[in-house]
Amino acid sequence: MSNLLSQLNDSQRLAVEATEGPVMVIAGAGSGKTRVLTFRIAYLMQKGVDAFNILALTFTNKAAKEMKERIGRFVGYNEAKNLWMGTFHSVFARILRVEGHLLGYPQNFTIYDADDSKRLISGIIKELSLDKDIYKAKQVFGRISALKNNLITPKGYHKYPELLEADSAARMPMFIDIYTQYTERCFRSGAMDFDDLLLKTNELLTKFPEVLAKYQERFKYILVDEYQDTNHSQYLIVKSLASRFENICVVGDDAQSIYAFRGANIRNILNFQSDYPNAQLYKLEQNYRSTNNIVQAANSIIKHNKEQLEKNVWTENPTGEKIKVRKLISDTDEGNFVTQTIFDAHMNEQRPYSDFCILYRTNAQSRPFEDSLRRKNIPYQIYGGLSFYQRKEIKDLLAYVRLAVNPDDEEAFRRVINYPARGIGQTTIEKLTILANQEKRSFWGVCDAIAFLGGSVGLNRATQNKIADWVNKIKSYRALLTSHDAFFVVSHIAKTTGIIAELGADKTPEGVSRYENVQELLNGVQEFVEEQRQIDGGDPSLAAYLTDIALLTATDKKDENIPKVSMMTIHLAKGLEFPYVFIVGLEENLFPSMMAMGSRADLEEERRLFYVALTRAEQVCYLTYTQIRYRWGKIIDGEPSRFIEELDDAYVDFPMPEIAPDTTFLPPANTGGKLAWEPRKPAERKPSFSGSAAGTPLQPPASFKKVGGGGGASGPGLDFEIEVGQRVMHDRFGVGTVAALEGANADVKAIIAFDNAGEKRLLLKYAKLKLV
DNA sequence: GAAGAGCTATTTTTT
DNA sequence: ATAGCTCTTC
Repeated sequence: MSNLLSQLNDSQRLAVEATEGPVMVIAGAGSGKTRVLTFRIAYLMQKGVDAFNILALTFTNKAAKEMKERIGRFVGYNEAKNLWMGTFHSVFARILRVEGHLLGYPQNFTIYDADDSKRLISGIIKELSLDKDIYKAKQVFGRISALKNNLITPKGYHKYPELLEADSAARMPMFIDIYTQYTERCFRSGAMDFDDLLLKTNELLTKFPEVLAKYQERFKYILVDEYQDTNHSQYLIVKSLASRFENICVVGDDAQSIYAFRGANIRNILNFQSDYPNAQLYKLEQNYRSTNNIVQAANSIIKHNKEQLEKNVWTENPTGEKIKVRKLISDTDEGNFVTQTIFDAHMNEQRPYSDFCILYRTNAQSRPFEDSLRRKNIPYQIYGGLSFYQRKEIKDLLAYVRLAVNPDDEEAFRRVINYPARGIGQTTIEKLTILANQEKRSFWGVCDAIAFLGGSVGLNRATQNKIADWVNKIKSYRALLTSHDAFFVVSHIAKTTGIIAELGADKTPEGVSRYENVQELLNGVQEFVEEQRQIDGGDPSLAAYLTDIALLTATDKKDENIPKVSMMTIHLAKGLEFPYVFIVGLEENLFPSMMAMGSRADLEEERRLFYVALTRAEQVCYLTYTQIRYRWGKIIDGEPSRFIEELDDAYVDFPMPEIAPDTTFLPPANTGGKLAWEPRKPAERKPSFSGSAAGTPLQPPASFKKVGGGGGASGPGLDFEIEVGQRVMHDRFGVGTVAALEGANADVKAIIAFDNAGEKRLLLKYAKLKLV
C-alpha cells in the first residue's frame, strides 16, 4: 500500500487517503486527476472495501474501461471487474433493466437516441396538425430534454405558470400537449430516451424507498469524475445515493465545464461545499502534462473569466516552444498547412502520426483536413460526427433487431414496416396511428390484433393480411432469441429481410460502402458476443448488445494498431492529451461560436472550451485562423478570434513577416478626437501582418486595428471617417450614398445605396471605399 | 402506393 | 454542398 502512495505527490496522496466523508478534488488540467481516481479506488480496495460497494461514474465508457484495467493491475483483475464503473447513462440503464418493472417498463426496454426522439416528435407535431415551421422538432426536443433534466414531467408542468407563459411567448402554446404525447408514446413503446435514463432513475429512487435503501447500502463509496459537467438530474441521483454514508468524492475542474448547453450546471461543483459543509477540499495544481509555455498561455486565457474557483496551475516541465499562431488565406490552405506541418514533424522528428490531434469547434470543419491528409496518404481517424450507428443502413437493420427484442418500439416499427417495400404505405400507417391512440396501445399491439381492430379504421382485408404477415415475420425473429446467439439472429435478419440482397445489388460506390457497413455491423455483433462470453457474468444477448451500442460515447471506438492523426471537436477531446495539437478555425463567429456571442455566460463557456483545447497539448500547440472560409456553401470573410488576442504575448509566437508592412508610421487615423498612437496595448502589436504560408502579403487582421486606422494612400483600407450621407466609391459597385452605419470597431458595416448596384451591406474593413 | 423532382434547413457542442 | 423532406405525377 505504501508502495501505491509513494507514486503520488503530496496533494494527490492526501486526496487518495481521505476515503471517508465528502471530498471534493479540484484538479487543474493535466494534474493527474485520473491517477487520483484510480489510486483512490485501488487504495479503498486494498483497505478491504469490496469492489461491489464502489460506484465510479466517469465521463466516457472508454475512461471507465481504462481505469478498470489500471486498477486491475494493482488489485487483481478478478476483483476489479466487480466495480460499478461507467457513464451515468450506462450504469443507470443497467440498474433500470433490473428495477424498471416497478415503473412499468419491460426489462428489454429500448433506448431511443436523439434521432428516434426527434422523429417521434415530428410525427406528433404532424398528428396534432401543428405548424412544423413554428413547432420545430429540434427545438421542442431541446426543451423537453431541458425539462427532464430538471425533473419537470408533463404532470408537473402546470405547477410552473412561467413555463406556460414562455410557451405562449414563443408561440408554442401546444408545447405541453406534444410533451405529454411524447412521454406517453415512449412509455407505450417500452422506450426511454437518454434523459429518461436519469429521470426514471430519480423516479425510482424517490418512489421506492426500499430500492433507494438497497442501492445506498450497495454503493458505500461513490466517486464522480468531471463533476463540473453533471446536470441537475445527475446531481440529484448522486446526492440521494450518497446520503446514507456520505462517502462521496467528486473530482472536477470548473475551468473545464463545457456542457452547459446540455444542462450541465457549473453550480454543482461551485456549491459542493455548501451541500456538504464538512467536505474536505483538495486542489491539484501541478501540471504534469504540458510545457510551461502551454500551461501559462492557458492560465492567461482562463483568467479572463470571472466565475471560477481560485486555483493556480503550475508546472516544473521545461519551457518548451511558444504557442504558434498562423494565419492562412482559406480553409483549404489551413488544411494544407496543418497537413504539411504534421508531415514535416513526422519525417524530421520521427513522430508517429498518433502524436497529432486536430481540434475544431464544429464537426463541419473536418472536411478540408480530411481532403488534405488523404492526398498526402496520412492515416487519420475522425471521432464523433455522424456515427456508424446513425447511418441509414445500420439503423434500418438495427430497427429489425430492436423489434425482435422489444416489438412495442414504435420508432423501429415505423422505420421498417415498409422497408423493404411491402405495400404498407402512408395511408395505412396513418390509420394504425389513429388505432394505436384510440386503443392506447403500441403499434405492435394493434397490429398483433389487426384482424379484430382493422375494420374499425377501414383497413381492407388485403392490407390486414399484409400486416399480419409482417407481424408473423417479427414473431419468427423473436422466437430465435431464446435458442440462438446474437450473431446468428442478426445475420438471419439481414438475410431474410432482403436488406443484404438489396444492398448487395447496388454497385455504386455508396451502395458498396453501405453493404460493407452492414458486414462491419455483423462483425461487431460477433465480437461483442465473444467478448461477453469471456467475461464471467457477461451478457451476450441482443438486448445487452443494443444497450451497449446505444450508450457508446463518441471516443469509445477501439484503438487500432496503425498510428493515426486524430481529429475531433474540442468537446470530444476532454480528458485526452496529445504531444502535438492544432486548434483550427480560430475566428470570430466560429470560435467563439456565433451562438455564444449573446451573453457573458455563453462566452465564458466558449473560453473554457478554448482552455480545454489548449491544455490537451503536451509539447507543441498551433493555432490557426483563416481570412476566408466556406460555410453553407458560401465564402465567408473571417477575422481572428478574440481568444488569440487574449493570450499573453509572452507565450505566443507570431511569425515575422517576410517584408514587414510599415504600419508604424502611417498617418494617424481620424478616430474621433482620440489619438491613434496612444500607448498601444501589447496585444495590438503582436499578430503578424505578414503574408500567408505562401508569402502573399495580406491585410492586417482588422480586429487589431481601429476602424479607419492604417491604410494610407498606397495601402487598402479606410483613410477617412465615414458618415451617413457621404458619397463613396466602391471598386465593383460604383458610386453610392451611405445610408446607415452599424456595428463597432472592426465590425462596422455600412449600408450603402449604390446608384446602379442597389443597396449593399458592406464590412468597412474589406470594402475599400473611397470618398467621392 | 411508388418514384422522381424540387425545396429547405443545416453549422455549436453530445450522452 | 448536401441530405432529408415534401410535393407532384404516374
